[in-house]
Amino acid sequence: MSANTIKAVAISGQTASGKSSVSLGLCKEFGGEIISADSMQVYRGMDIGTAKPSKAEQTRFKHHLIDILDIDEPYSLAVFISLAKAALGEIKKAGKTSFVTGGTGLYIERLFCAPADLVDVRDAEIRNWLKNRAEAFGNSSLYDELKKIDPSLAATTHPNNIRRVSRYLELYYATGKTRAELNTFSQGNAAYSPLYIFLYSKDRDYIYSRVNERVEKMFTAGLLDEVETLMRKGLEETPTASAAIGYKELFPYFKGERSLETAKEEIKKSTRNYAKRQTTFFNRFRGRSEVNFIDIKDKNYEDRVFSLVGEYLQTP
RNA sequence: GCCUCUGUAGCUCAGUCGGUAGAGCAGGGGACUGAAAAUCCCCGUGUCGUUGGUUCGAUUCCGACCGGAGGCA
Repeated sequence: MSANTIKAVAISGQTASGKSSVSLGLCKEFGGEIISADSMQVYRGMDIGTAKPSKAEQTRFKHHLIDILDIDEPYSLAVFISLAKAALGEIKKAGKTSFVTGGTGLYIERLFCAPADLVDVRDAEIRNWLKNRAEAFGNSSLYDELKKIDPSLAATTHPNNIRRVSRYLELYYATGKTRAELNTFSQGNAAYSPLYIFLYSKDRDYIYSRVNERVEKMFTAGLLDEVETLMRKGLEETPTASAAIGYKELFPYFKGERSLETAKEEIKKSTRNYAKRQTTFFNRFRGRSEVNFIDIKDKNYEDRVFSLVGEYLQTP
């Protein structure tokens, strides 16, 4: 760790594990700002369903990467990384600590080992062309193509995972390079020395009941109005925002194809499934010394987080 | 009261022309280095409502009974 290394604390974990409130507490205690690592809180107007921090909370501590896009704009890992890095630099300049908070595991994982020159590659036309071809000739036609272009990438990608296969082809046709040639991610990045905190619970029932409760609260807080308003603005047709849990399940309801009760259950279900996927994803971090898994059912787990962060920030 | 339909995995349902059964969803596990709140992969024994009968053998055929839905009165 050199002297000009940037310290940052990443707070992630299962959905509804209390990441936000812990981060707020850390900001207060250690003088920090929050960088949101969340693929949906970036959108203006998507407040209740994304469990966005309140306006008051956002005023108390500066939040970066929240409310920065309109729903029709795309968002992606590459965009997140470039914006988050800028924020990291700013916060350091202000003499404060960055708390990178959010449930989007990929963003958290990649942020601190991404190359400086990562550019957002996306081409709607190529994407569409690939989509039509997959529909006309089947998944395997695209997969066979990937095998020719980048055999080793194809070997680690399932043929049915058409989303990935076509994304890799999109990268290739848009830039003329394979992902391996574009990819300069490294295992670490000398510019950063992050501390990771993952909030979770071994007790699946416990986290599921927290999820269910939170969804109920969202409805009480006016989720229906929020979604209806956004649907009028074309939410359903948006490239990224339309995939948000808590919103997409309500589309059929507003079109009269599903009862409210069913749609609500769908939201709970999607959120539970999401929490499960997050758990699996974060497990890959186990064993790394800079990574701490904190079970939120443990007594005084918050104290544990605070002392971990305190020690980390004191170490030169 | 009579008639018809129905009772199969936690849920919704297939199916067995009689040889003890299978999908979707849920649930569990996993992958994921460029769309990730996305996408994908793997995992299915359950008194086939109960009880008699026919049969070498019944969840499957027949009867009765008990649930559920509808129709006729």
